[in-house]
Amino acid sequence: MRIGILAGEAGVTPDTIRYYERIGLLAPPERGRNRYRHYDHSTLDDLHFIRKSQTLGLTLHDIMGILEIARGGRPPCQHVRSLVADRLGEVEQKLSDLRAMRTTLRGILDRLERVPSSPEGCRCAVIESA
Amino acid sequence: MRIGILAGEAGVTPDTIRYYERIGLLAPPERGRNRYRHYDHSTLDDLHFIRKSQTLGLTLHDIMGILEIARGGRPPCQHVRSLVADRLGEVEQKLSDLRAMRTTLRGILDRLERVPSSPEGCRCAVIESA
DNA sequence: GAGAACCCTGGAGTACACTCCAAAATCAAG
DNA sequence: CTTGATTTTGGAGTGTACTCCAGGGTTCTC
Repeated sequence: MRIGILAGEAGVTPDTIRYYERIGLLAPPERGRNRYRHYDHSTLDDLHFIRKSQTLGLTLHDIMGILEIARGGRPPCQHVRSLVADRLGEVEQKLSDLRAMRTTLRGILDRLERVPSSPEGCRCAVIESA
Repeated sequence: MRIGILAGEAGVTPDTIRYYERIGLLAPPERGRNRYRHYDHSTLDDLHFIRKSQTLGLTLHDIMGILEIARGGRPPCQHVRSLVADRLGEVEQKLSDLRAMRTTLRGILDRLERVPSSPEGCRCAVIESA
């Protein structure tokens, strides 16, 4: 499979695949005598795995760690568990930050309705009192 | 007030203030004959305003827009209202994304407890089925 | 007057995950 | 055989908000 086909199947661009290779996320594939990259199905699996991991909020760095362990033959489950647990902690933290922010933003909108205009020469009384 | 003092009062570094000037967020201040920047209290107000706006999730670009309007003499309230409303929309979206992500991450952790190890040569059965 | 602490400038570096580019080679279709 | 699509490489650019640096000048304190 050439790079364009693989990219199409995986829903990414060839540039992305070459980028992943550059940073060591994908192993360098075999080349034909025209120096074109030639992939088999396992790289498609890798790409699907990468996409799924990304939707979970894992970074390419995290994913690289998982793939390295998996390629070393050992199941990376313990490692995955700790990454996922960390990530869950971050998500909880972000949720609570965002809830607080939502409360503040709602309060500002509310006051902007009631106090329709700040005095002249002021940045924004409502934000300043937030 | 010299830049270091202002920075101290505002809780930022001199580098940050010079950076804000460079991108046009702060107006270039007067200079002494030693070419040192010399600030008055209004810049401190600007910096406080910037900090507050940032905690609401506004970008420096957003803030620049608000400050430009305010410096033009008009109260930027209508503009602020629309920025804040947009921002609230983003926050709501992010909250729902994060809640979905939390559910998935919890599911993964749960399955990692029950299925302690993936088969050999596999990236991670639990993520792959997510 | 010596040394520390401050200030100046322009420019580069950081993190993240791509994205785009030019110039050259190769391949596929008609 | 020509046209157009695809691939190759290395390198630069994107956006956000800084942060740090060198190599100089200035000010403050003892």
